Amino acid sequence: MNKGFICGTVAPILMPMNSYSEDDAFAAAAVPLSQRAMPTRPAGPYLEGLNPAQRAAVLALDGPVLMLAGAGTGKTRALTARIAHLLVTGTARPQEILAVTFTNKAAREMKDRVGRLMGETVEGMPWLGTFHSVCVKLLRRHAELVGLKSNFTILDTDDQIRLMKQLIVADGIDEKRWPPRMLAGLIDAWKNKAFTPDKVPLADAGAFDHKGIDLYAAYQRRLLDLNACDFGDLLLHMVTIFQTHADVLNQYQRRFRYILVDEYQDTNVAQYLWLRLLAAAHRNICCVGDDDQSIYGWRGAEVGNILRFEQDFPGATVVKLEQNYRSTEHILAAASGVIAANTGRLGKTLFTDARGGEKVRLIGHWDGEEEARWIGEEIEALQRGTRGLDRVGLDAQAILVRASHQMRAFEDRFLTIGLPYRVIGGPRFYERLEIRDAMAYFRLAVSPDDDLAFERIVNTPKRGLGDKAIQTVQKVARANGVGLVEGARLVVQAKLLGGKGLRELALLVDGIDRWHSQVRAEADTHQELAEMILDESGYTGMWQADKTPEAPGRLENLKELVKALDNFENLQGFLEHVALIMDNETEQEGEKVSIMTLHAAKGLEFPAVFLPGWEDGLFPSQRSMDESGLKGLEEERRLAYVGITRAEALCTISFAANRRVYGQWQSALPSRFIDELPVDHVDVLTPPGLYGGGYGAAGMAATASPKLREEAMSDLHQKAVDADVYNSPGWRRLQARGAVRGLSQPIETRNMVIDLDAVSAFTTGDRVFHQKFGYGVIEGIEGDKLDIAFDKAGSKKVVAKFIVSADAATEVPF
DNA sequence: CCTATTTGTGTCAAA
DNA sequence: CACAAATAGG
Repeated sequence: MNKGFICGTVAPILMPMNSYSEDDAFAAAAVPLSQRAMPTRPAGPYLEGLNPAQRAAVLALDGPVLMLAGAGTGKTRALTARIAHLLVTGTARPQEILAVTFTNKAAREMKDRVGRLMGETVEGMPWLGTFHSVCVKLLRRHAELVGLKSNFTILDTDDQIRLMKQLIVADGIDEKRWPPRMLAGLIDAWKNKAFTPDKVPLADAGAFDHKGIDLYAAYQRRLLDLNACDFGDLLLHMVTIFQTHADVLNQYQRRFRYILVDEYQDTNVAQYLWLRLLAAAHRNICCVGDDDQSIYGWRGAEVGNILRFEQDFPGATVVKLEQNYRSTEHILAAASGVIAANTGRLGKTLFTDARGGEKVRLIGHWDGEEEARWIGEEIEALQRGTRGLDRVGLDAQAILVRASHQMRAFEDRFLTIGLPYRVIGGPRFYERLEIRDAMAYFRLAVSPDDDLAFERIVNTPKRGLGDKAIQTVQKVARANGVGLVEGARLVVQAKLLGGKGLRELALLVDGIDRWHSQVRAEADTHQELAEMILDESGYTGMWQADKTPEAPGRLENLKELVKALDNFENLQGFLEHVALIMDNETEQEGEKVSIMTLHAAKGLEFPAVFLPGWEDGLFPSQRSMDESGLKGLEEERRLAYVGITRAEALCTISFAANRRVYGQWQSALPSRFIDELPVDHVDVLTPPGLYGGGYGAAGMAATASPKLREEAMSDLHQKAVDADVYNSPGWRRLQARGAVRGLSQPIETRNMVIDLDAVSAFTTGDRVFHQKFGYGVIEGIEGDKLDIAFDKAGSKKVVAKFIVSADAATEVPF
């Protein structure tokens, strides 16, 4: 265990930020470099095994450095070695290094790896963290400079939208024409560009009939009233402070003598300005990134930042890491072939010493369900080692999709065949309904004047307090100039509400008082306190009474939340930092296939990768192209590049001719990116005649009605003719190389593992429960599969081991 | 005035 | 298809 590092021990879900002071170290920060200990130790073991490019990136300590690190080229290794080098040579002390990442995961990994390189002798690095966590820390110290108190709360997207909606309603604006979500998004975009309300350019301000700009100003005023800020503010406030308070800026320019930035291609304008201001004096800034992996344009990232680096920092050292240690030559060639179609690249060519390996496989399917079925079988085959390859475990396999709704087809299929899977990057833990509700209760216990929290839970669980009751409370609160809880207290005293509502409201106010005084008294441990709050408020009871399939999971999450409190000193500490934690939950045990979006996959790697859904309109996404034209298309192409380069040994790309979207069948053409794959590195497995004419052999049986099929087919064919697909290089390639290689063998020939014990527990007519489909009744038994008519999900065949009897399901945790 | 049902609409990626 | 808002019923 590397005790010296703050997050050295593995954090379950939530990790407290270091709260100790590093001010004592502050005086030392001002000592000029020349008076410091110069390199005293020879290069440490951290330099061993680095290739020349990596070594160059590590050794160039002073002045601006741009490390262009292609996928799988040992970027993190070089970055951590650089930190080690700064520390070991005595060039900088831990508290003098500012190292920023985008995700907590990346920050934690860097901390771990620096700790390992350094042995356990170095203190934690207080300024290694995400942009957001570093900014929170800075902003708490200087909050008063932007009109906040240092204990401000951080609103997430949900709070933001709720607040925006209130403002819209208050302004009497038509909610339909300007949905709160849209306006919140607009404000977000402005903040990403570092526009405070007074700095929004005229052209932008014209949007939404000038309502946007007015609402932005009103929104900011309201945030100050609430002593709160949103994610965008964390950075923007710091930029404002640095721009208007030279003394503060100067202080941190001297403190952060060396700056390191991970994933620089993902920075937005605000982050860019923030970094530039901090680096302006000493210019010791090292930015690591890959312009070919810039995939966050839609949330404000500017590829321009990395493309412009040499102009921004004249005389910069540029190091390219191009040797890839991850993938086979075929995979690299396929990725390079695709990305080559982009313009304005800084230009890197990945190479590898590894020779041989499987070509990238390409296969087309009739529809999305067949695609899911095929991939499921393929995963099982790889797991058994029957593909002429070594056995590939489930943990070593991943499915990467463009959009999260594509995941459902795979989940459905895998549940039916009993293939264990995990979804990575689904709704983040803290974004879940039950977690947010619980957090709102905690927020009220800590500070009863948190109006947003009160509004959230006032009628959750149902207390018979509807719109009318809440309006009354709001009116009273506003008239008396107090918060909503105080307003509610006055309403209770004056008996302004009817019987049931009044009783419940009184109970709630009492509860909040009691919890608040207990938080202050610190009589119980905060975990006991948290459990008590959830209990007394009736919140856990609400989910225990709930019979929907999600309820047990939600209770499990609440349990997890209370457990997470363990890592914090008190509730306050917990609340302060939880908003910034975006990592997903604890790793579940057992081998599982991973399913995730391409965005979530960045930075990860798997021996076998499946890339389904390569169809024009889906990938590249139509919306991206409509909104951002060529720029959008190029970002989609980078996404394709990211996807392919996740694979180490086997990469399988697939597309479906038909897909059900919003309950309607739609047909599509293979993605234009498929045309960009270099022929020599691809094996085409698509059966001939998939398009226009003879139907592909496998998987036809289970598709929709023949009528729909015909319709979809002729439509598809017409579309193909219109688009001149039959003359495109991609199409000819499919035709020419379309020999079936026996991969789609019938399902029946597969040896089935029949778990008779699991089946024998049930008989027809039993009422049962399934984790995803909920409650249902058994209609028939076939081998180890049960025919179940689900209350909500309809009739399905499901493997018996995923079924429990309905009685057993009522045993809820907590 | 609250709650359950129906109707209508949007429709990706995420810290 | 899935969610949120409008509407009818209690």
